[in-house]
Amino acid sequence: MSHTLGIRQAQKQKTRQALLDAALGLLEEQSLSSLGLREVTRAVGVAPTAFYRHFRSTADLGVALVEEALGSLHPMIRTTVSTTGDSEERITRTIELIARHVDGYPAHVRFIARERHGGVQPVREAIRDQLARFAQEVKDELAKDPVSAGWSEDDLLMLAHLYVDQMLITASLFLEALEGPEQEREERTRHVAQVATRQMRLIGLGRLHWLD
Amino acid sequence: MSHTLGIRQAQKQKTRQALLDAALGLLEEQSLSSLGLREVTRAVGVAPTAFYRHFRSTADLGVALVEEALGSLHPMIRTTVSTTGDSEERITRTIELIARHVDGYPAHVRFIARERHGGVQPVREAIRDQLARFAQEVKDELAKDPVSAGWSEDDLLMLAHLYVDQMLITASLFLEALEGPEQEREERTRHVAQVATRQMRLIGLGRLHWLD
DNA sequence: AATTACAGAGAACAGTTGTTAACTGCATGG
DNA sequence: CCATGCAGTTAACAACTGTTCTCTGTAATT
Repeated sequence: MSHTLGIRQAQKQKTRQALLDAALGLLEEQSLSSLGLREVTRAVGVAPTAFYRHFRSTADLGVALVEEALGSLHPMIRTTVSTTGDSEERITRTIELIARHVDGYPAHVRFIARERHGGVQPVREAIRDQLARFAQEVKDELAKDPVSAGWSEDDLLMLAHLYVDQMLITASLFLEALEGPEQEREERTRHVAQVATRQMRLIGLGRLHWLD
Repeated sequence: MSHTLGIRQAQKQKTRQALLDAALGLLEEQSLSSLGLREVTRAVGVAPTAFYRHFRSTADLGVALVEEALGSLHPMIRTTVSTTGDSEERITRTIELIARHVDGYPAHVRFIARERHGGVQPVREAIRDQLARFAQEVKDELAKDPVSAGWSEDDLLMLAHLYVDQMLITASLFLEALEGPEQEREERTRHVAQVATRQMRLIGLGRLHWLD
């Protein structure tokens, strides 16, 4: 499947990844629209002009970051929302997955939450497209559930979007809890999980009675 | 109630407002963290140093913008979520109010959506505080509704947050529709309204069956 | 073994930035 | 009416920005 890269290409990808990592780090305290190309290269320890060998601009780098942050998430979503187990079990599993993901990739989560409505159009569009894909996938999983019998395609999609937005909000709240003072962290995390669980439960109830 | 300002104070407030307006305009195409103070003063036609007579920094200006964008919105929220009319009527009224508000103050809405998770901490906090106030107020209105009989305070607040977040997402979607090409605008607006209405309806259904 | 392709370095450019200091003019309060 | 306060100006600063052109070393190709 994968072709072994030459020394040349391998080194190039290494610097490219270093640029992405450095940018992600710098973006913890600012938005993409204020991220300077020199700032990034300085953090990596490479000449400013080297940047152009990998990206046309910081906006271009931002789009690559969207791919890195969301591109590999699709299978995870699919399997999590999948229809095994009862609804309460599915909710617990989903919330836990979100918490774990935020824990593992806080900078990626922050980046997406920040730039979803951020000041750089191409990045906003890239995020919007990925989220729309997520919604589609969630819709497909929902459709398999017997509870969805009799639902129109439109209604399935509107519910899927509700779920996706809810998951993003929850992720952002987990992140805030994570960034706060250490001693409050555990309690705040528990609180976020509890609230999010009940919100999902309420949405699930609405779903059950949709066709009344 | 209001004291007539002297010529001096009046002129000062005028330039201050001009700075806020100019900033809001410039923020349509970038984030606050990349907004330069010189950029703002240049747009107003005033010396860069004049900026310091009104704000300590652009972050400070951002906090003032939060106040301007959300501060005056509380009475509106209260009356809209108030318990007159049946639930379907209330939903229609709310969605229409959001659409009208986005139409009247698109730049404010964009600013809030953008900076809620933006790169400037004090601004994020100011927005978070205002939204928490909104949630409290929505909770108070929900508590008056007979449907809320038997609900715990915590559950009322979690529902209120769900509503507030939903309203913000809807506002942001209306804004996107508004920014798109003129010919698609009407249809996209209608579509956003339709989806948002059904999501609110579904949440309302979940609310009705919460105590089952 | 000779040639090419190309990732990265280096230097220089014109513009921009936030912040400081010392100033000017005028509305205000005594 | 005069002295003070203060919104806004002017000038200058060191530091920073994105982008260009030229160059170098070396991996890859022939």
